[in-house]
Amino acid sequence: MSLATDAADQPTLYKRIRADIEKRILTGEWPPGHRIPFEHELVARYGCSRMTVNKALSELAQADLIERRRRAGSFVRRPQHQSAVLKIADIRAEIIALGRGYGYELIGRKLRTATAADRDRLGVKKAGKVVAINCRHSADNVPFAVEDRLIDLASVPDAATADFSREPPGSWLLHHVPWTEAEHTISAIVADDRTAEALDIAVGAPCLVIDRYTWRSARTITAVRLLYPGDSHRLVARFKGG
Amino acid sequence: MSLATDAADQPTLYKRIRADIEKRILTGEWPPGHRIPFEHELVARYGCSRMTVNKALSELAQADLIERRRRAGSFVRRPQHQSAVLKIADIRAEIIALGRGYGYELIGRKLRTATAADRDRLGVKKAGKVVAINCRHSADNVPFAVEDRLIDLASVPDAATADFSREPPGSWLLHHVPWTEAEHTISAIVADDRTAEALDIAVGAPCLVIDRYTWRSARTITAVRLLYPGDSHRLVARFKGG
DNA sequence: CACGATTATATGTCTAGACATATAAGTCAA
DNA sequence: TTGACTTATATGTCTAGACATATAATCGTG
Repeated sequence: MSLATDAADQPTLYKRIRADIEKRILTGEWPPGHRIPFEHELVARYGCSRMTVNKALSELAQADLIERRRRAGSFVRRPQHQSAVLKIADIRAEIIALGRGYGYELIGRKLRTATAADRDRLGVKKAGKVVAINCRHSADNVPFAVEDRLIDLASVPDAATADFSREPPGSWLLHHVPWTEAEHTISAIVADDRTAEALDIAVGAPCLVIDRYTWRSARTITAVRLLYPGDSHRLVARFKGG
Repeated sequence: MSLATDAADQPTLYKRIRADIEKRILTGEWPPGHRIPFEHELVARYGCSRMTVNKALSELAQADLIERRRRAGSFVRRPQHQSAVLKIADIRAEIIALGRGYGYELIGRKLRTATAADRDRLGVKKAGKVVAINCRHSADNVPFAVEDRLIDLASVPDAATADFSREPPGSWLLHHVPWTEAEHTISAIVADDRTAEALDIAVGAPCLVIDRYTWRSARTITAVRLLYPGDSHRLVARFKGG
């Protein structure tokens, strides 16, 4: 749940303190950079112990709404990063979560020494082995997305022998490479012949493109390009915040 | 900053406890649904007071890594929502953050009683007044996005008199309507004549579309459609997580 | 004035208790 | 078997302290 809650249903004091402060921040009454009252002032105002206001302030700090500086005080932070934050774990899971029938089809799989293009795409310098995978996901037997993936075997040696004819590589990786960072780039293209055929759409039809580059502690893991039919599939995102 | 930190630089005990648990979750040693040790067990294991382990567990709960249930215990949560989470605050701020010169141009503004199409788009039933705004954002004098927005005056009466010839409506709203929820839908289209001209691209060129629907406590505020040139602009998103 | 040492102070962490409260699990009766 | 009642228990919140620690501000000195 979000931090955004009505003050009415706050039985506990620290939540009320947190909500009070949050409200002032979010209405702009306390703009970014504003110093919020010291703990001892809040203790006096609310008539509680310091641990109680500390808990409220700590949560606001964890939520990045305020910044706490020793000896200086607590300050309202600038509104969250303007840029986009996107999370997409796994297409199979996404389709299943939509309540639709998941279908998967491996189109091609190649194990090769990384070409210059591969190295560039993965952002690695040394020449090593990679697996290139091409596959298609469908929902209720309608093409949902085509996937073009490169896995760096130096980071994920098991991928050389994994059976991607049954399990999609995204799901496989999710279970074999636990904690990763990723960068997504979303763009739009028009379908060329090959894409049009794979997605069963017309040549020149719009496609949504997601390029995802994944790594773990500075080690490249995989680069993947997903193509979705642009006029049918939709990436829905919901969030709370200013 | 993320919760993911090395155990080495943890001088404090609660952070070490939090990191220990987090590690087991993220490596899959404790899979989703697994019950993590009770507070009193952790108290015994780490030889500290309950408040210390409680702080560690509370932060993990706030970060949505675990779920805490009274009487039952604390459980590893399923990996975050499969679907997408996207945050885009404000195009002006986005362009400025990119270090590029921001340009804004109001193309059209109309105040009217909501048509059936308007009501449908805003998701309201009662007929009321709305403001329809059409404008263009540019970066370094190159078209960056065109915006087509509808504001519900029942929720934001001030929007009727706001001067959108200087300030983009997104920025204006951000400062006048503080705490909102939003839903984004990303898709792709090909440019029609009007869009092509506005974005200075060819007819039939791909466009990235972001439809955002914003509300606050069940009240509709605004619905906006943003069109970006699909092959030039890119929505970059970075995140941490499985 | 510039720079290093000192001090004051706000936050950071922690304790050893307390009582509240939701709820899983067990008990018992219909 | 099922439903209602009771109980045990893990978490939720809170207190009134304590000492640690980073650092803004002050003070002194060259």
